Amino acid sequence: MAEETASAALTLKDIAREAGVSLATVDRVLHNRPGVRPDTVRRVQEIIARNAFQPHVAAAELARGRARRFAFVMPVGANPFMLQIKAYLGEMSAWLSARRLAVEMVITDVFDPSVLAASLEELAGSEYDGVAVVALDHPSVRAAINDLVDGGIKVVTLVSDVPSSRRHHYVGIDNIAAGRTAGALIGRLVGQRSGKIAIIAGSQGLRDHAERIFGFNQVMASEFSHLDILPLLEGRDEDDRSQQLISRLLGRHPDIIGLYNVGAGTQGVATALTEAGRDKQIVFIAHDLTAMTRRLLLQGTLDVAISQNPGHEARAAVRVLLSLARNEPILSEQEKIRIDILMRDNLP
Amino acid sequence: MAEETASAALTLKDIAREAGVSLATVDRVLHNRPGVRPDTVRRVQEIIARNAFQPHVAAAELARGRARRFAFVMPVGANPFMLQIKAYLGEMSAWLSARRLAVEMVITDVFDPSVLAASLEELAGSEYDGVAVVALDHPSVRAAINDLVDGGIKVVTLVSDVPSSRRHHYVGIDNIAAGRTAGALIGRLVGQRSGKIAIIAGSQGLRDHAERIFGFNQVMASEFSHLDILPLLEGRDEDDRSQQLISRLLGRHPDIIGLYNVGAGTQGVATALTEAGRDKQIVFIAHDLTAMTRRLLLQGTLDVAISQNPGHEARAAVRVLLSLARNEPILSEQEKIRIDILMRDNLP
DNA sequence: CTCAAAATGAGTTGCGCCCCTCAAAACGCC
DNA sequence: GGCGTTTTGAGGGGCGCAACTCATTTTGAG
Repeated sequence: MAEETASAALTLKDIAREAGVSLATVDRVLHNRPGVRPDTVRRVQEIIARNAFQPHVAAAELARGRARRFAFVMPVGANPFMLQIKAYLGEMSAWLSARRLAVEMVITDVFDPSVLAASLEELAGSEYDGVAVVALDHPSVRAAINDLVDGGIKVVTLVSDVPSSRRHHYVGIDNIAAGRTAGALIGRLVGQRSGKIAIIAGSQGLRDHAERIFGFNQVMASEFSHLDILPLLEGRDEDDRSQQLISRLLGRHPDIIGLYNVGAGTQGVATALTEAGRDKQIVFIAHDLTAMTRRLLLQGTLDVAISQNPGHEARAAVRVLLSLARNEPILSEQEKIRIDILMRDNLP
Repeated sequence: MAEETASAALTLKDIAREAGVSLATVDRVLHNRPGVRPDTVRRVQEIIARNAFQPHVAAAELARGRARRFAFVMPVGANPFMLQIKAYLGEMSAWLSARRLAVEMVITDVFDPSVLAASLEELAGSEYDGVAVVALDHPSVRAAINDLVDGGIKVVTLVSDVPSSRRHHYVGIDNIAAGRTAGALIGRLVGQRSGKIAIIAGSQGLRDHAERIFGFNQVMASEFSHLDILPLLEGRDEDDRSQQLISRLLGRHPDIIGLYNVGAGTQGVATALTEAGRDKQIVFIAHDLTAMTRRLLLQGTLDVAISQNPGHEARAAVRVLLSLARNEPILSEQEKIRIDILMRDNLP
C-alpha cells in the first residue's frame, strides 16, 4: 500500500564509520579539500554514492555562518518586464531572509557593452556568491562573465543569454522557438484567408528580437508560404514611434491580416489598430503579460500574448544560484522557463 | 547603484533583548504556546513584526530533529498522468533527502468514495505531517479530509479539488477555464469554415471532465454559435472504445471540422482520425503532454495539447505541504498551476 | 494581606555540519 | 634506518533554534 520514496537519514558520522575513516577525512573528501590519498577519496566517495548520502542542507547552511549574497544586474529605466522581475524578488523577501539570503540590485546600462562589462568587473572583487545578469552578447561582456566565473562566483544569465561565455546557467526562454510559436499561431489563426503579415520589432540588433524574427520567418517560409510578409519595421520599443509606423503601414496596405510585435510598444501598436478600426479583423500577436496586454486580450484587440513568466524567472534565478552555491544538483525541469501562450481564457 | 532587498540577520536573542523578555518567552510566543500574558504576546509580536524578523529556517529545521513525512494518495492503475507525477517525485529524491523529507505513496482506488475515505482515515492516526490527495468530491471524502485537518495534518488536494472541505490548499488547474480555452482554440483554429464539432470525454461523472465540458460549451455558445456541437460521447478514457466511437462518428458526419477530447484515450481518437484520412482537415485538441501526445503534435495530427505540468504539480504539492508544516507563507504565484497551451513549436 | 495560580527567567541539551588546530601515523626517498 | 612530507585521526567551537526543566517572580482572587 505505501511505498518508501526517501531513504533513512544517514549522517556524516555513519559514512565515516562505514568507510573506516574519521569525520575529518570525510569532510575533506566532501569539500574537495587537499591532503587525502586518491584511493581514500575514491573509497569514501563510493560509500557516499552507494548510500545515496545527502548532507543535511539545514545543518550545512547553519554551520556555514555567513549569509550568501547574490547580485542581480538589471537595466536602468522603466522596462515593465524588468520591473516585474524586481517586484517578484520583493515578494520573496520573507522567503529570502528566512534563509539568510541577501539579494541586491545592481542597476546599469546593460545595452552598452563596456558599461555592463565594467559593472560586472566591479562585482568580481566583491563578496558576492552569485550574480544574475541580463546580459548583452558582446566579447567584453563575455570576458567579464568569465572573470567572475574564474573568481569562484556563480553566474546565471537572465532573459538574454551569452552562450559563448562560461556562465553556469541560463534562465530564460528559447527565443527562436518563441518566434516560431508566434509564426505558427498567426498562420493558424488567419485561417483560410490570404493577405499580408506585418512585423515590427524594437531593433534587429537585440539578440532576443533577432532570434524571434528568425524563428518567425522560418515558420512562415516553410509552412505558410502563401502569406506575404511585409518588411520589418523597427519601433525601438517605443509606443509613439510604433503607433506611427503601424498607422502608416495600415494606410498603405488594406489587406493586412496578421501583425506580430516582437518587442515592446504593444500599446502603441494596439492604438494604431483600433484607430484604424481594424483591430478585430487583424490577428495581433505580441509578447509579455502586463496589465496592458491583459486588457488588450480581454477586449479582443490582442489575440495572443506570448510570455515568459517573470515571477518564475526571478525565482528560478535565485534557486539556481543557491543550488550552485551549495553544489546541489539543479532540478532542470523546474528551472526551465516555458513559452506561455496566453489567450483570453487561460489568463493566469 | 546597489539597493538592499534583504534586512540584517537578527536572531531570537535580539528579539528577546529588544522586547525585554527572555528567550523562553519569545519561543512561547513564536509557537503559540500557552502561559504568556496577552499584552506580553502582543509586545513581542510587535517587535517581531517591526523588525520583519524571520526565524532561520535552517536552524529551526535542524533543531526540530525528526524528519517530516508526507503521504501522496494516488490512484491505482497505469494512468499516465499520475505515473508522471510519481516519476517527478522520484526525480526530487535527492532534494527531498537533503532536507530530510520523506514522501510516501499511498495507492488506493480514488474513484470509490468509501475506499478513498477509508484510506484517508487510516492516515489520520499515523505520523504524517501532511497529505496530498487526488480527491473525489464526495461527502464521505470531504469528512475524511476534515478529520485529517482537525488532527493537525496539513492537507493539499491535487489535480482534483474538494472545495467544500477545509483542505489547506488546492494544487491544480481551473478546469472550467481549461475547457473554455479548448473551446476558444477550436473556434479560432477552424477559421471561416463552418461545420460540426465533436466532443468526447471519459465520463460526465468525473468532476474535472464535467467542468471542462461546461467551460467548452460556454465558449462555444457565446462566441462560436454558428458551429454545430455534436452530442457528447463517453469513451471511458479507453483507447479502443474511443477509437470505435470516433470512427463511427466520422463515418456518419463528413462535415466534422473540429474535435475535442476532454480526457484520456487520445491515442484511440488519433488512430480513428488517421484511418479515416481526416487528421489534417480536422482541428484536434486534447489534454496532457505525454510521449504520445508529443508525437501526435509533431506529426500534425494533434493541433493543440492543453496541459497542466505534472512536474510542477508534484513539486508544488511538496513545497506547499512543507511551507504549511513550517507555518511559512506560501508563494502563491509560484504554486499556481497554469493552463499550458502546447503546440508543435513551443513544446518543452 | 495571603496564597495558589499564572507568568516569566534562566539555563541546558542536542540537531548535523563546517572549519579549524594539533598531534600521530604512514609514507616515500635517500 | 633516518628523514621530511603527506595523510589521517581526534577533537572542539559554534551556527540558531526547539524543547524541555525548574526556580523565581508577578498577578489576581478572596
